[in-house]
Amino acid sequence: MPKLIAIAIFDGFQLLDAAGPAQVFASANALAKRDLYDVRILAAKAGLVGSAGGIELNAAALESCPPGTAHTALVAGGSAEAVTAAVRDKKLVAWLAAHRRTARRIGSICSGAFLLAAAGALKGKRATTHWEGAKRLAEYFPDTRVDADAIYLVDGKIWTSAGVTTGIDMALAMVAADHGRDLAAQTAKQLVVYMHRPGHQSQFSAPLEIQTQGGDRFAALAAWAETRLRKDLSVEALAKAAGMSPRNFHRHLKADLNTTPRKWVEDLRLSYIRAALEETQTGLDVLAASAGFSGPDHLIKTFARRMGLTPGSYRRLHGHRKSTPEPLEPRNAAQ
DNA sequence: CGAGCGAGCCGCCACG
DNA sequence: CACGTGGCGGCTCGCT
Repeated sequence: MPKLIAIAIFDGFQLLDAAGPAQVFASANALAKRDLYDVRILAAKAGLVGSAGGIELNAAALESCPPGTAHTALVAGGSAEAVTAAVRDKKLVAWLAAHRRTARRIGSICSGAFLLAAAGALKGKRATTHWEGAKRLAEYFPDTRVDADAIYLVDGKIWTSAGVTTGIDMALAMVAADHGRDLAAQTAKQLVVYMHRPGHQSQFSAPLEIQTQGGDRFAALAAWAETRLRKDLSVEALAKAAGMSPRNFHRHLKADLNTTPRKWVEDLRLSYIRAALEETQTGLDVLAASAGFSGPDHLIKTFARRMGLTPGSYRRLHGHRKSTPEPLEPRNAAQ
């Protein structure tokens, strides 16, 4: 029986607040190969709801998900004006208040915290929100302990997250709580893979199968290359090691793995870096040197170009740090 | 941030 | 003639 995840939106909501967590749960389903979650987008009125960026989502009515049905109820954030308007929406606030009692978890992304507060869910609780609104949240709701530094916070069944992308992190923590860290980690990896894949047409043509299927042919070479990441891995060197001409090496790599020598090596280097960022606290200068980057700046630039975030941010989001006994343990953005 | 430059990429063709 | 291979050269990309 899949857990029902209800995500409430309203006019002018932040698209990624809803789409990010929704994608996390969908990816978890795909990876687990069964329906762990049933994700629904809801609004006061059924139909198209415009986001702050203009893109519309097709929402079902809140009534289609009455109290008692949702395992987890989430509410997105939006611009100050949009949230202010949403706070006045009795139906939405009442829906949140009702689910606060019946759902196993209730949470907000970004400025959605104001809606949870309006529904009385944050009374006496610790909570976080987007840094721009943290001060106001604390003023409007003095009985809420606002922690502006947290990426996301869990207090009992109340989950709050800070910025847009931290909704993803929070959703991953929910997956971890429900189905273990492994699935959450796989899901995170999966999403990062999507993120770092550039917008070329190749991503539409089942690249994953091609990668795994043709992988054997270059697996030995990859293993060899991984032992000498800091050394010369030019096309010429690789071709020589593979016993092919540079031109032909390029051709076969392209045919089998749908990549180019340069990119392939970059992938090897970056996956080493990623693992090191997840597992260790090693400094970037050391990592850069051991993975064949000319220096930390080179590493940072390359990493950011391919992954869409800096090594530091990546470490903060995916690092397995010492004190994470519970997946619910909040992690601080600072430090 | 921008210019200069070298490595990489890949269409094309020649060869076996 | 089909097919795999290797090399040339112009263009692009990303590092410095």
